[in-house]
Amino acid sequence: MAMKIKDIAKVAGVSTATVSNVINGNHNKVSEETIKRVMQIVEENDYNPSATARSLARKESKIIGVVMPNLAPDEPFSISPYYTQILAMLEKYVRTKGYYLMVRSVGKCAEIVPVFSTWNVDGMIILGAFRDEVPELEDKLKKVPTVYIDTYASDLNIANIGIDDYKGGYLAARYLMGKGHREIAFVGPNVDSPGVIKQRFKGFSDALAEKNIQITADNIFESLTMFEQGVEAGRKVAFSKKKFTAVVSMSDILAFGVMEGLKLSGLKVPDDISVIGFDNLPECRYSNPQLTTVSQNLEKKAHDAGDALFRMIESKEMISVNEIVDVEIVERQSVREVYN
Amino acid sequence: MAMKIKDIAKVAGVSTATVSNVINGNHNKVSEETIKRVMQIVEENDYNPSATARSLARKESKIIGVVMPNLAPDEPFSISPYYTQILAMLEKYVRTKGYYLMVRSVGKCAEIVPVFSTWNVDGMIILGAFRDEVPELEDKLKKVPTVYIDTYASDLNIANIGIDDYKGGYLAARYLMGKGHREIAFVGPNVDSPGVIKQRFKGFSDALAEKNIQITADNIFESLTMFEQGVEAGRKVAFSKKKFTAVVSMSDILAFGVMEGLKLSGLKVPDDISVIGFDNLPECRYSNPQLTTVSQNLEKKAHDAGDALFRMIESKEMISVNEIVDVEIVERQSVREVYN
DNA sequence: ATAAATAAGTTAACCGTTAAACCTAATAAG
DNA sequence: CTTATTAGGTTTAACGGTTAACTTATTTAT
Repeated sequence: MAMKIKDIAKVAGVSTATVSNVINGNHNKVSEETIKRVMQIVEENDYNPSATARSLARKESKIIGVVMPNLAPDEPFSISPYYTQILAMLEKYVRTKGYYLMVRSVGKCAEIVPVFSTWNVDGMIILGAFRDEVPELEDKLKKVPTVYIDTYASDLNIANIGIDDYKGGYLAARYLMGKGHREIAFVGPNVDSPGVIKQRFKGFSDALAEKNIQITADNIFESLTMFEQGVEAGRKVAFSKKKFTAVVSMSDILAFGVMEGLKLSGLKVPDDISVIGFDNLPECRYSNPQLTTVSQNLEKKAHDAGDALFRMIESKEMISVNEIVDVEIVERQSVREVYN
Repeated sequence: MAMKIKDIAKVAGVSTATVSNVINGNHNKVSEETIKRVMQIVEENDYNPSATARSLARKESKIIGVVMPNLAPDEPFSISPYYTQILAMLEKYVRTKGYYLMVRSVGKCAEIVPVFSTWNVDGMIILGAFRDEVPELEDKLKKVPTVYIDTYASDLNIANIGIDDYKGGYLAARYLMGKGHREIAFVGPNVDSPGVIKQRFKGFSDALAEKNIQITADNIFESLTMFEQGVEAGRKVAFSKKKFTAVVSMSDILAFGVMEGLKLSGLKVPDDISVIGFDNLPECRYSNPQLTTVSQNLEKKAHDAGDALFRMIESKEMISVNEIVDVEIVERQSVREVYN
């Protein structure tokens, strides 16, 4: 059985309070002598204070709760690399601060947030929540520093790190038009429900409208954002009545699927049709053709989210930020110029 | 401030013990009447018992600690998709059991294991530990159910879920030889240090030896397992004195890099040179050519690890398993037949 | 020489639950 | 009719720390 603070105190011939003071660095309360002695006993016995007990007494935990969306609840690979990538970066960030990550992926956040609270988490990061669930969440998590990533809710006075989704859609369209494309398909989740996709679509269609290109329902291929669904969407694009010269896809993984679907339908990318993705995952460099995409700068998002969160934790007050990380086109090989 | 058990007890006019009994389902100790009343008050006040206090009292936590190797400590994307993939699957597994995951990636496991212990984790999963660190670990984690994934230590009486690495290397070589290849490069971490790579290399070279093909130092390209290092290795393979017709790579991500490096050196895959990977990540389907690889069946590994872990947790006894998940070649497009 | 301040502790309450031991009235058994 | 048993609780001591308040001996200031 592992040693407890009482045991250390007994061996050292001091009270538990003294031991507590030395291991917590309240060294003004205790003599050099005693510090040395206690420390040595701690080392010798490989004593680690119970994080649970400490957390109970201090009402803090050095743990950060992360809730991730579970994109397709029953699939084995249902968590997008986009989110696992961010998770890895967040883990790195909190690690440098001496914190731990508690992770849960789930359909609805509202169930999990209260559980994190019961663990006295010092902060929470919520990935990809919908705007509409935010009010309920805010109600439940009262007083726990929280930062959202990718929640489109600028009106809500929360701390959110997102991108300029409108600009992302806009840039993609401009880029493609700059390469001479005019018949462009849009592949992604429903463009009407409020959220990031709606914004992106708005930017996309506004850019086209500026050049007098009208978007109709035929241009839109509604699809979830994983590979298989992309394959399906790619096929539909290939066999559509409209002859598209380019497609913009709402995630890179989806774009990989689209490229595969196009290929299976006999079209070569980018020779016959161009594809642009969204996210700029490391995977973009593995694909062939390498995927041209709208970059989200994941690293900056994760880092800024960490910064915002710890600013709140350290200052002990809720701050509301609405940070917009810049987006840009990363040119690779999946888009070619077209001449009319 | 959130309600505590005392508050609920006061409102219900019962003792905290009774409240505790109803929320924990010890219903034989309390009347139907009281159960109803307490439950209602619990609901009305949205009461959630403190996980921290409960954990302290019960000496258990419903949390599973996961330690992941940090492949290249200072790189932003330093955690391989191989591990994040497994992490996502493990999260799913434990979620169905009502457990939470606490995650830490770190260079050396020995520091993190004791910390998990102080959280009263009910179990731990350790990914990719080296055999040599196991004894120290076992010493530190005394009594916490633990399962290792990918630790080659069949002699050590621990619970490990791995694959038949020897067979993996053997199969890769056989497969390539079956396609007519005789000059095969091996790209991966050091083949001498004890561990999975050594085993794979043994299988690889044994298979070749069976056909009287000798492996020399020229065939081996030592490399870490991420993309960038693969690019470098691919270049070296391309410009080596020996003319290789195929390369086996110790991870898929590495193989993507190798393909890129070969391409940058003017070689086409698979026309000029074939490449076979190891892992069978979802990404293999995104690459072009799609990567032929040795499949690890990640899903089964994660699932079996979960099974083993919860078998230990539920039976409250340490069991030692040394499970070998089967490997197989998954044929895609990165290897072609060659005629001598 | 005396009061005030400081150094180096100790004591004990508290953090929020659990669970073993104890209690009491009502029912069942003999 | 007396004794066991049971149903339905309550009391209280853990669980393993932290920390505010208190103590005591020694310096420092006046």
